[in-house]
Amino acid sequence: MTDDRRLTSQGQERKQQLLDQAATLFAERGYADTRVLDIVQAAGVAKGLFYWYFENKEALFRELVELNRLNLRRAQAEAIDLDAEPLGRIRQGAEASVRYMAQYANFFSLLEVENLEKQFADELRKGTAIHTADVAAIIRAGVADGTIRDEDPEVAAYGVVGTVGYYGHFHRTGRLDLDPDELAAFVGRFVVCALASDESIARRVLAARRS
Amino acid sequence: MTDDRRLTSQGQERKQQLLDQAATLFAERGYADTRVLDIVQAAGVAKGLFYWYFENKEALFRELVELNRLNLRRAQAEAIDLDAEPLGRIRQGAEASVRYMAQYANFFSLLEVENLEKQFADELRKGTAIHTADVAAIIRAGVADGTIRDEDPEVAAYGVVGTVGYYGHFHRTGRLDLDPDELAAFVGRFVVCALASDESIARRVLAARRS
DNA sequence: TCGCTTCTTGACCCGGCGGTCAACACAGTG
DNA sequence: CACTGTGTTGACCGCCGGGTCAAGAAGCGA
Repeated sequence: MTDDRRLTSQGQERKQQLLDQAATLFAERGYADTRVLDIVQAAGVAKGLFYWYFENKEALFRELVELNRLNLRRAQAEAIDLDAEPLGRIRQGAEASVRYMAQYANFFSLLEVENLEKQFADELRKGTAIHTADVAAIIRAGVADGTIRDEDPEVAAYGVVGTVGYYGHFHRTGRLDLDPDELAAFVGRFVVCALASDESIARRVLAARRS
Repeated sequence: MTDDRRLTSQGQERKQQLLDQAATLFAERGYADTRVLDIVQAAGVAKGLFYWYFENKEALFRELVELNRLNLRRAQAEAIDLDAEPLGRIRQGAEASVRYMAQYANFFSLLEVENLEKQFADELRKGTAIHTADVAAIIRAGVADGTIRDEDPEVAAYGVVGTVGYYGHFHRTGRLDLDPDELAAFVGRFVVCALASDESIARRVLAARRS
C-alpha cells in the first residue's frame, strides 16, 4: 500500500506537487472530467509515476478531501473564541469558513465534494456530519441560554453549513464578485439574523469584534 | 434531430418511461454512474431503442433538467401570492420549492445538478440564474419598502436559493427526517428571519397564512 | 566503484461505455 | 394483401481512460 511508503524529501515534494495539481484540476473540471493524464501532464511527469505515489485516482481524491477537511476544521477552530457566546461562535465559524474557501479556491466546499461523486458519498459525508454536529452543539447551547431561536439544533445547523457551502460555491464559480472579507461578513450577518432569538441579540453579536 | 420527431401516443409513453427511469437513476447514482444500459434495463427495453428517442445520454439529461426547472418554476409561481408583501413572497416561494423537492425526490435541486457535471455547468446555471434574479427582484422591493434588511439584493438572493437547495439536498439524502411541510415551514422561518429588517416584521410575515 | 533503494518512464493492456445500424416486428392505411 | 412508417432489437465497434510493469535513471552510502 502506497500509504505506508516511506518517502525521501524529494518524494514528498513530488507527491505534494501531484496533490496540488490535482486539487486545481478537480476544482476547475470536476473529478470525472479530470484524467490522471491531465494531472501528470500538469505536473510535468510521466503517467506511471502517479502510481508510485497513489494507489489510484480515487485514493488521491480521498486524500485531498481529507486534507481539505482537516484544514477547514483548523481554520474554524482558530477563528472561534471559546469564551464567546454561542451565536458569536456560530458567526466566527461561518466567517472563517467563507474566508478559507475564498483563499483556497482550488479546494471546494465539503458540500460540493459531497455532490460530485456518488461513489464517495458515504465517506465524504463525514466532513459535513462532523461540521454539522459541531454547529448543532453550539446552537443547542444558544437555544438553552435563549439567544438562539427555539428550533431543532440539528436542523438549524444544516442551515449554517449549507449557507457557508453555497456562498463558497457561488464565490468560487465567479457569480459573487465580492472581496472575501466582505463576503464573510455578509454570511456572518445572514446566519446570525437567521438564528438570533431577537434583534437586539443579533445586533449585539454583530457588533462584537474579535482581534 | 430526435427533437423534431413526431411520436405516436405509444412513442410518447415510451419516451416518458425512459425519462422517468433516468430521473430516478440519476438521482440515486448521479449522471456519471448511470449508464444508458442501466436506464434501458430499468425500462425493460433494448439499448438501441434509447437512440430512437434521444440523440444521446447528454440530450436526455438536458431534457430532464429543463423539465425539472420548468416544473419547479411553476410550483413557485403557483404558491406566490402576488399581492403579498415582498418578504411574504420570499417565504412562499421558498416553502413551495422545498415541498416540490420533497415530492419529486427523484429530481434534484438545481444547485445539485449544477455541481454534478462540469460539461453542463454553463447551461445549467441558467436555472439558478433565473431563480436568483426573481428572488433578487423581490428582495429589492422589500429593501425599498424597508421590510427587508439593507443588503445587496443579488447577494441576499443567493442565500435564499442556496438555503432551499441545501435543505432539499439534505432531505433527499436522508439526513433530515422531517415531514416535507415541517421542513418547508422551517426553511420559510429561516429565510424570513435572515432577511427581515426587524423582528416585528418577521413575526407578521410568519403569522400570515395563505389558503 | 559497487550495490541497493528510490524514483521515473512510456508503450501497452484491457475493460467499459457510448453509440451504430441492419434486420426485424408491429401498426395503420388504401 | 402490399406498402409505408414507426418502433424495437442486440451484436458489434471504436474510443477512452485507468492502470501495469519491465527497463532504466538517479541518488545515496559503504
